[in-house]
Amino acid sequence: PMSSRRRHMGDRENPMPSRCLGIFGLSLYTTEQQINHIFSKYGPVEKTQVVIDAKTGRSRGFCFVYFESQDDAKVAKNECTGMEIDGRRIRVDFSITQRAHTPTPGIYMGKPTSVSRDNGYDRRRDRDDYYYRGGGGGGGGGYRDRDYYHRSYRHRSPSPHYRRRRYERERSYSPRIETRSKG
DNA sequence: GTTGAGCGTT
Repeated sequence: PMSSRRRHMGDRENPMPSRCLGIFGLSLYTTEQQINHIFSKYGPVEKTQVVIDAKTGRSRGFCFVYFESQDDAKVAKNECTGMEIDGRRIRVDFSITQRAHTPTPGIYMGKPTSVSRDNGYDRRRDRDDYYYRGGGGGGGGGYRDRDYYHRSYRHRSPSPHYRRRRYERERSYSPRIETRSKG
């Protein structure tokens, strides 16, 4: 049960109204221009940002649209939720995060609260408070928290659909009858 | 055009 004084704060299921809409479930190939074109019909849009995966350079399948007016954002949210773009059914909600996160440096940036005798290094902080370093070593960005790290695509197992397709491709490997000619 | 679930980099 949620206490009533928290009613106005909003949460993930019921974000509080905002000028910023989060658009989820996008095709990886849907562009900011497309999104902008669609959402501008409901009012002036300040900017549209498709979130790009830093490692792959591809869309992460969601974006944020900043309306100038919160009222326009509200209308757009209602009108666009469930609409299909590039074959994907999109979900539209008020953004819960108000801005882009500041980049995570991959190292602990805070002050130590206690110091161990031997090397000035507190293990409790190592476990709980350090920014989590992305695996794979080598300078790649770190992650703010483990939760995000473990949700990231590197750690997801392939979907059943994808596994089956790979299996079938290898299974049905046959001698080349003909290859599509290159011209 | 690797899928799917998913709230963010410069």
